[in-house]
Formats: sequence, structure tokens, C-alpha cells
Amino acid sequence: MSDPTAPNNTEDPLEPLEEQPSEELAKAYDPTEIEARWYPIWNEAGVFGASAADTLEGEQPPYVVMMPPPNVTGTLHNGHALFVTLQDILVRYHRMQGYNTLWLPGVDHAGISTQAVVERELRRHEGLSRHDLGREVFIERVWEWKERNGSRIVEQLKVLGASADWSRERFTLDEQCSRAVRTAFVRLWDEGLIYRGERLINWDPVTRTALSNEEVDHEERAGELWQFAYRCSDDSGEIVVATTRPETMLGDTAVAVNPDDERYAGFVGKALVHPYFPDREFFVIADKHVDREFGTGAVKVTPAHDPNDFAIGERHGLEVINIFELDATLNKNGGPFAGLDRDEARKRVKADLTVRGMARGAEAILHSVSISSRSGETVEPMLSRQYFVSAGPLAEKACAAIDELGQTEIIPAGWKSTWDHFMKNIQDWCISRQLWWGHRIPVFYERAGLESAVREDARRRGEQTVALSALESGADTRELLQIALDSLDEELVRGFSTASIDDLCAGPDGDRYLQEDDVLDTWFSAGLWPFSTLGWPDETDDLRAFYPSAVLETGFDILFFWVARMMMFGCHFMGEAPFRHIFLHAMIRDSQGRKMSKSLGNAIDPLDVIEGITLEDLLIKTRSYPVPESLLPRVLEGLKKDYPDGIPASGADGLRFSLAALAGQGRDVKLSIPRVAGYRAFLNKIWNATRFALMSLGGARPQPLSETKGDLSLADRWILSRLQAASDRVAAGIEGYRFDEAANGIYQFFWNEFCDWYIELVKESLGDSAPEARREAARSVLIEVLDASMRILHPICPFQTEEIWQRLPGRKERWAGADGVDVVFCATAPFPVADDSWRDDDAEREFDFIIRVVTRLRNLRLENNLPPNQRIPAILCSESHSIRHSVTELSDSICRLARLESLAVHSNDGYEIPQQAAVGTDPDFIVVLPLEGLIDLDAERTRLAKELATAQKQLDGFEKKLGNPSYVERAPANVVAETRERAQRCMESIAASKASLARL
RNA sequence: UGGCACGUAGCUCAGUGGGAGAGCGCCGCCCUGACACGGCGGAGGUCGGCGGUUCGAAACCGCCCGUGCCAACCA
Repeated sequence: MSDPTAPNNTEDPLEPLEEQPSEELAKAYDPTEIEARWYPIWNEAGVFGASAADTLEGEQPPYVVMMPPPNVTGTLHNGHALFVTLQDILVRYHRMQGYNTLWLPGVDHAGISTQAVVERELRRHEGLSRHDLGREVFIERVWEWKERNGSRIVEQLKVLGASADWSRERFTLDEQCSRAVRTAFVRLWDEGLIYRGERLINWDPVTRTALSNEEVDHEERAGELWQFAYRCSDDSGEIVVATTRPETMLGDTAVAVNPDDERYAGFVGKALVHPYFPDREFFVIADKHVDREFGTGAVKVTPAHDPNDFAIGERHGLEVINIFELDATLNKNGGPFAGLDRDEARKRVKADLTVRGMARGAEAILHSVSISSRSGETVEPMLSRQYFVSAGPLAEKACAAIDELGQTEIIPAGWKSTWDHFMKNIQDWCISRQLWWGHRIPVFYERAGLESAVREDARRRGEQTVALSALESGADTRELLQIALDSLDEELVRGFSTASIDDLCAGPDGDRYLQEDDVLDTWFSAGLWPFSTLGWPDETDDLRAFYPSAVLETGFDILFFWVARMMMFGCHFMGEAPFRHIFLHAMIRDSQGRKMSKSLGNAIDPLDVIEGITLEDLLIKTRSYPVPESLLPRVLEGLKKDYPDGIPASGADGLRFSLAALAGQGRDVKLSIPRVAGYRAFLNKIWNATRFALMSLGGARPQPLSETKGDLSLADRWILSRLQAASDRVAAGIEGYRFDEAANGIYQFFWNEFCDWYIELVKESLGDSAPEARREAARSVLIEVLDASMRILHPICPFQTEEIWQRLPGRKERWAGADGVDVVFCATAPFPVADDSWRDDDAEREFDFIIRVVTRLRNLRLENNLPPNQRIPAILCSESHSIRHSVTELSDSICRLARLESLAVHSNDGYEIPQQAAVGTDPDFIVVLPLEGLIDLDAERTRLAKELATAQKQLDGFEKKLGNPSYVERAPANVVAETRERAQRCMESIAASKASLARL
């Protein structure tokens, strides 16, 4: 298909395509080859770049999406694939609409995960811990790791086609983001919205750091409610308590009962004996928190290791005894059990109390256990000094932005109530982490100030404090700092921290100043993402042009981790919510609805879907996952059964289309490979339809539609009208975040309308026997529909559409210069806007008749067991002039589609049905196949009887309605009229069927 | 315990007040001029149950059953 009229543009990167036309396309669809080619071409051509100036000068409205930064340790999983697909659809769609589109990408430093990965490597390869290296060297190592591996996830996003502006890529720990973090911290500190305080926090004994509440998962587990007795010190009796954690009794400082509980009325105020610490003050107290029905109705109180007990302790002024080291082994307060791990301690405490005769039985219980989402270990509540953000005032602003200012809308709206519940009950946010990799908390202590504060503290208390002893014994500065921070009042600490942070961070004077050891929660920097990436705190052009963004698209699982924090920080620091829409997509699950996880062995690697994988490799890969031994055989058998031929390569386009089609709102996305294969078949269909079209053009450059408008056939007008509906449907789907609608819209149009009907019909018009004008018109419609279809599909399947679009003759010239843009890509061509002048209701109605006629005829043929190749004559009778007219116009095509020899058209009384004939009825017409000697009488009788029964059932329904006076009276007139009409036509069908039956 | 979803064909789901739909799977026929990753035709559903509102309910309301998610409690 060498095109002699094409300009000989030697700079065109696509020139090879134009040189090897239909032969090239004649090959089967191969996504791998196509997809490797286009991404660098777009990227280098600057297709993905945004320009602040264009918006600030009023030329182009912005459309901005902040990419949720994947973890630097991450490898591509389906969650990434889903968010990239959905966001890229939004971004590409708006880019094609002419918006100044910015999709800002980046990577998260992922504090705990990254540190853990590097520590593991260090241990494995060098047998060292991070403490062996020291903080500075270790952090250097992490940066080295990041330089080596950190771009992997980014490259994988590109494989998916992510059209992000990589020139603006950010890392949460780069200098720009770090400065934003320091600034934000200091402002919040100065405003009193960050404080340092001693609270009961969630301690992860494995990673040895505090966690925020959101980082703790709750899991139902079978446990044991174990009972034991405390003796009264006056030997007047005992009180039995129930617990799931017997070892914490070592930190008990009271037993609480409900004040209204008569059973224990006599005990309140009595002293108890702690079996291991007989000197401990230990009383029975009354507190209404205690549930009389649960357990024994008496609760052991461990203020240091249980949030409720902590609260009780505060109310009653109880002593708080921490019994754990940071790794959850018992400290010296564990008495005889000191040094034991908490699980071992539990066994030993139970055994020992049993020996002492204090055990009082046990019952099984299902209770929820707090698990660290970081390490999977049981979280230990610990009393600890940490930094907190006062979330209340910030949450109020975030809620006001939604409820009062209407700046942001949550979609789907169902999440609003979850949001409200969380935000109204929000707890202060623990932001300090005992890690090294992250934003070190920008709090500095002046040594001189510290020393005087220690002396002041000691003087005030009138005693030799621990800190003072340390100072006097010449402890080094850092040790002194630690001791001082643990023992000084918060006010004193505040007094000598300093706020000239940037200078200090640039080069702190180690002798004079000491910086806080802890780093900030990863989500602190993530919370600043919508503006730290644009240059905040500086008033940059980017910030002015691109804040706030259009939509924040992410999974609902990080609504509170991330979205809420961005809303709070955005409203607080920028004075305006960071996005207009919050769109929350569902979770990806396997085809049975289970969460995908490597340890279940059901995780599908998106790259395997894109590139394909053999069964053999899939099995090898799954064996490397941490699947429990007991499960593994079943998992492998399942894979062999589900993927006997492995997973076929569907390309990024195939995966993207599948994810879009499956992403119905408010539902989990159940990813099934057969389903993906089905959508991949759609892309193959497109490929082949294009091959047909290009072949039919035979190298000719089609005329624009405007030239052929006068020669359009019914089918031409029909498909052009349907095209408008399709572009509307897809646009509405994308704009309404109904990606399934968008995908189905183009799928149905292209396959069921364009391929199944239009292309089949147009073959007639393209043939040698058709008049030249007819052929010209058909070609221009073919190319127009393909062009528009590729542009409609482009946001979902960018690679294949670009490949095909570039090959359509005359396309680039046609769209170059539109909107003053030099368009050379499908990616930057305008998204088709439905044009009402091409809508044609008459054509749609008439063509619908053609579809019904052909379907009826095909049905008749098959039900009468006619050989497929046997050409036979047919007759159509209808009272409707327009049906007769349309059918006559397209009778050649109908003959082809229904494999007829001829098709005669009559009015109902213009034709007498012969004795032996198959008759198909429709409310608007009947079709007849005269089958003298051919008809399968039994088959035809069965068919007619069935047809009759269906029509009769329908008619019964209509007549029942029409026989109901209140229906006729109350239902809208047009509804009643329509029912009457349909009943009438039903009766005619029935009459025709009966007559046919009688004839046989 | 509370909140929110969901329950429609074998499977996955669309359909929010007037004719029960799609994809895959299944059955039958066909390599019909791009496509067997294809074409054509077909079978298959008391729309979870009960009650209510309405001339009319898969859809709206109430209750029940079932499933899932989130949150709280959990001595």
C-alpha cells in the first residue's frame, strides 16, 4: 500500500511504516513488538510534558494528576497496573481534549520497607547490622541501593504506557521534598500542632519503631481466656481475673471491678498481694469501664501495656510499670522472668501460677490481635515519648473543604460516610519513627541550653536527678541528650529547641547542637506531595499553575494513610484542598475474589500478563513464592488446571483494556486470565479490521467525508450516527469515572456494529461492480470510522491505536494544525467529540430493520437445517413503507448476509404464502422462505410453535395490563399507546404464525 | 456490636419505575473475500426471601437470610 501522494518526509520517525505497508500489517497482531516501539518516541517528542507558562498566560486550562508515588522498593503489582491504567486514561483523554495536562510522577522513600531491605542485604552478604556501620554510613548504603534499584519500578510503569511528565519526577527524600518537609514541620511546631509527649503507642518489636494507628491491622484469632486469682492481703479471700495475656500480670498495679457489681462490692479498696512483687501497692478499684458480663467481671490492670488500662490508670493515679524491652523481651521489672521473650514468659507465668495453686481454669475465645502491617508481628502497646500531630484542627479544615466549601468531592460517594466517621474521631498522629532512613526530625538541642535545663530541673525538684548525675559524670552529649529527653518536662525541652532549621540542617555544629535521632513517618512527606512536588514552600510558576490538581486517584485502602493527610496538609498550608475529586478505585482480587498475595500463590504478575509466560515458568516462579508447604501442591495443581498453556501475551494494551473493563465502581476487580484473553481478542479484531480496510483502499487516499457526503448509503449514515453515540458514551464513561462503561462503549461499537454489520455490508460497496462514487463514499467512511475509533480507544489502549492510526492514509495531515498544534500523534490528536449533524435517527431506525430482517432470515435457515451454501430465494412482506424501502435499498447486501439467491419485497396483501414455506414473524414484517421439497416439516412446526408460544405469552401480558382500568387511567398516555400498538403487532405475528402452521 | 456495600443466566458482572441484558463458558452449523484470538444461530434466569408503596418493582421502602469490607470492643 505504497502511497504515492504521501509527502516524502525524511525526518519522520515513522517512515519505515510507510514504506512497508500492508505486508507489515498482514502479520498477526503482535503487541510486544508494537509496544516496545512507541513509548520512547512519545517521550522524546515531548508529548507528555506540561508547561506552566501555557496555563499562567491563560492559553490552556490545566488538568493535573499527582501520581501516587510507588515505594522505591516496589516491583510492579496489579495495584500499580490498575492505578496507572485509570490515571493514564484520564490523563490521555484530557490531553487529547487540549488541556495542559500534567501527570506528575514520583517515588516514595518508604522508610521501614527500604531500611528493612537494605538491612537484610547487609546481614546476608556482610553479616553486619546497621549499628555496625553507624548511621551515616548506613544511610549512604541505602542511597547506593536506591541508585542501583530505585528506577526499576519507574521503568515498569513505562511498560504500562504511563504518559507522565518524567522531567518533573520527584523522590520524597530529594532536596526539594525534604525542604518542604522541614518547613511544614517547623510551621506546625510553631503553631503548636506538633508536640512531643509520652503516650501509649503501638510498638513493633521487630522493626523496633513506633507505628501510627493506621499501620496496625487487626486480625481475629483463636485464643484462650485464662483465669487466675489474686489473694487479698488480709487473707479475707481472693479475686479471680481473666486475661488473654497472663505475662502482663507482672506489670499489674490494680484489679478493677464495676462499681455496681454486688459480687465485688466488698472487695473495693482492699489490698491485694502480687505473687512476685509482694511489696507493690496493689488495690481493688472500681471503674465503670469494666463490663460485668465479660470474664469474671474483674479486670487486671496493666497501665503500661494496654490502652484501656492506661486510661484506668490515669483516672485512678496508678503506677505505670513497663515490663518490656524494645524487642518485647521482659526487662528487669519482669522479676524472675526477666530476659524471657513474651511468648515464653506467658508459658512460664502460667506454669508457675498453676504450681502456686492460683490458676482458675480457662476458656477458648476468639479475639482480635493487633498486627504490625510492617513486620507481621504482634504489636506491643508501650508507653513512650514520641512526636505527634494534633490531628483534630487539621481534620476540621479538611472536612470543611468538602462539606462547607465544596472544594472536593469523594467518588464513589459511598466513601463519604467512612471518611466522616474517621475524621470526626481522628486520633493524634504519631509521626516519629525509630529508624534511620527518612526525614530526620528537624529538632535541634543546644548543648548549653540543655545543661542549664538539667540543672534547673534538678534545682526545682530539689534532688539529684538522673540527668544531673549524667551531666556531672561527664556523659557524652548524645547520651546526655537521651537521658535529658526522657526525664525533662516538655516545656523545658521546648525551651531550648531551635527553629532556624535550614541552616542547622545544612551543617549542624556537632559540639553546640544535637539533632533529634528519630525520623518522620513516611506518610508525613507523602502528605505534602500535591504541593511539595511543585516547589512549595517557594511560590513557583508550577505551584501557581498546577495546584490544586483535578483528581486524586487511588485505592481506598490508603484513604486515611495518605488521602486524609494530603487533605489536611493541603488545606492547612495552601489554604485550599489539593484536589477537586477524590476517586477511589477498588482492590484487585483473583478470579475467586480472594486477595492476591504471593503467600497464597494466587498473585498474577502483571508483567506475565503483558509478556506472557509458559506454564513451566509459571510453576517455577510460584515455587519461589513463600507459599506454605502444605498449600503448595494444591496451588501448583490449580495453576496447571487454570493455565494449561501458560498465560498468553496480552500486551500492556490488553491488560489495560481488561482492567478498565473490570473496574466497575464500588466493586472489587476480579482479574481472570480468560477474561483478559477475551479482551485481547478484541484488539486482534481491531487489527484485522484495519488490515481489511487498508487492503480495500488498495493504496488509494480516501476523500474526506465532506466530499462524499452526498453519496452516503443507509449503512454509511447508520455507522456514522452510531459513531457519535460511541464517542459520547466513552467520553461520559471517562468523565464519570465509569471506566467499564468507556471500555464497553468502544468494544460494542467497534465489534458488534462496525465489524459485524458495517464491514460486512461495505464489502458490497467496495466491490468492482459498485459505482465509483459509492466506492469513494465507502472508503471515506471506513477511514473516518477507523480514525475516530482509534482516537476514542487511545486513552485505554495507547500503543495499538497509535500504531494503527499512524498507518491510516492522510490522518496526520488531516489533524496537523488542529488547534494550532502540529499533531503527528494519535496521542495528541483531538478526542472525537460527538457531532450532532452526523446523528441520524432515521438511519438508525431503518438500519435496525435490516438487522432484524437478516437475523430472522438466518434463524429460519438454521432452524430448517438448510445447508449453509445453498442459495435460496426469500420474500419479505411488510405494511411499513420505510421497511420496504430500506430493505430494497440494501437487498444485495441482505442476500449476501443471509446467503439468499434473491429477496422480493411486497406489502402484506401483495403476496400469497406458498403451501410449503418457512415463515419468520416479527411485529413489523414477515419473511418467507419458499421451500418446496426442502423444508424440514417437523423442524418448522417445532419452530413455529415455539415462536407462537413466545408471542402469545407477550400478548397475554399486554392484554392483562390493558384490561386493568387503573392502568389505562393512570399510566402516561404514551406508555398506554405503546402497549396497545405492541399488542396489536403481537396479534399480527400470532396470526401469521397460526396461518403458517395451518399450511404445513 | 455499629457502619457501608453486595446478592440478576454455569462464572464474572451491567442494568435505579414501564418490552430481563453483556462477556466468558455451553450446544449446533460454518475455514462465507480482515480475523478460527473468527462467523452465524441457539439453549439457559420464581432478578436471595417475605411484606409494603405504585396502575406498574430487578430497581423505591421495611424486615429477614447470606456474603464481603471497614470501624469499635476484646480483661
